[in-house]
Amino acid sequence: MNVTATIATVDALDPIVATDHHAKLGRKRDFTRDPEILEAALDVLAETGYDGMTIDMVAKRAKAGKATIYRRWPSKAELIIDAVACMRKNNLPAAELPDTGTLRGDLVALIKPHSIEEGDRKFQIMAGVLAMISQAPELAEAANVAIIQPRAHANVLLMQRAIDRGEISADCDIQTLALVTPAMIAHRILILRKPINREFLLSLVDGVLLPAVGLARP
Amino acid sequence: MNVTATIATVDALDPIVATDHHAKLGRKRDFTRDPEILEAALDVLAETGYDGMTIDMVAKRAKAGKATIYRRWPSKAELIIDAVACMRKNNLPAAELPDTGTLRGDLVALIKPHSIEEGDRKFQIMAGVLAMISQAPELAEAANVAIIQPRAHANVLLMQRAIDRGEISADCDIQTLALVTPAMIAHRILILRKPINREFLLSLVDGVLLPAVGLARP
DNA sequence: TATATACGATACGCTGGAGTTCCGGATATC
DNA sequence: GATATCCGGAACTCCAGCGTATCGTATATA
Repeated sequence: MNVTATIATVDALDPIVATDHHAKLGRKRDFTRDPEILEAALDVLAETGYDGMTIDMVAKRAKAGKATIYRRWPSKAELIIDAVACMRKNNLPAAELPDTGTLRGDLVALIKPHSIEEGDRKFQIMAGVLAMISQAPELAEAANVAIIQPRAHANVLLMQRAIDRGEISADCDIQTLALVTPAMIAHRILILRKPINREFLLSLVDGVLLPAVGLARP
Repeated sequence: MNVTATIATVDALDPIVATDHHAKLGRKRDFTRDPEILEAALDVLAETGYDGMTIDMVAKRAKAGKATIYRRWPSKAELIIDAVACMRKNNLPAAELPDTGTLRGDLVALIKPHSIEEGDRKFQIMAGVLAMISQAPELAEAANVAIIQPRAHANVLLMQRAIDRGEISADCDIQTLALVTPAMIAHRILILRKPINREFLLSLVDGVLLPAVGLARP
């Protein structure tokens, strides 16, 4: 493993991530390569896991030289931390949530083929990241913010709207309930190694979430 | 990583785990060392994760020589697979479940300080194991059987009893609900990196499980 | 066209850990 | 007590992968 370098805080990585840590920067610099390299790193991470992943794989996938990568990130560990931290920027704005008029309609509307396979890749990345979380705890925070939080937050918003319109009781524990879906998905992918499909997600909605808020159970 | 050796199936490891794979076994052999080595392997795995774990650490912890370990297991990977597969034998018999007369009483009775810290170690082991799951899928099965299944099975039994005595409806999705607790615990330990405490487990019982089966929510 | 810089590609040194081998000592059988 | 075998300990080999250094090339400035 070897995580010796000082690791920047997650928030500090926000605006522009890769900075030439070798300091004496010349004049020009191809900033368009950064996202491509980070995306390649996430691909390799999702496919092979952290310890199976090598910098050469990332370089080859990004059609970049290994030196180019090390010119921007001081170590393999920081490259991955950066890559995970940057994922959250690709999340769709929370304003564009479905609004069907019923909680069940909203929750089911979240189940789209696109979001299923996208979510699958995200949790594969999560699996790769878990290996080094014990040595870089802030990576857990980054992964949580990038992968779990968006889903949980969407659930909170949908349930809060259901409360506001009087569809469900106001004393539901929506903070805990919002985590059920991500946690069950993570468990199914990481441990059970079963794929996520529409049937599974529907069983969560109709077998857990809706009953728990007092809907669809007489 | 390097998982090249052929990996035995989980079930084949059941009765006596470590067999001298170097075949030509002499006459005597200290079989009492096997469990100690496996236990040491689990300890190191829980503390440092898979890639941080070295065979020397395991040998030192078990006060054994590295050669002794390699005399019994052909590789680091198989040692870990064996160690995880053997965990399930330490599970208490399912017959000794609490029986308080109510579902809530039974579920709360499962929350004991002992089972909390024991569970904590188990999920730390799970975290260490996740790193190599992608390369040894049967390890996922072993970990699932040893760590998740016992908890899920206990929940199924308690809920089935509640159905039988007419406390809750028979059309509850108890198979899915039984997985909520282990999944949420795994998520909290592996990703959130927060400790498990009584308050958290109570919020699962009172905020998710009981409402979902139609109890304690008017 | 001349200069400067970053790029991709490649070769290299170095390190840590897997797995092997060897040895002295302990233990049990006869 | 002699023999045989396993044990703990340690030194050893081997290799994959990190990180560095070098080189030819592409591109942009002047």
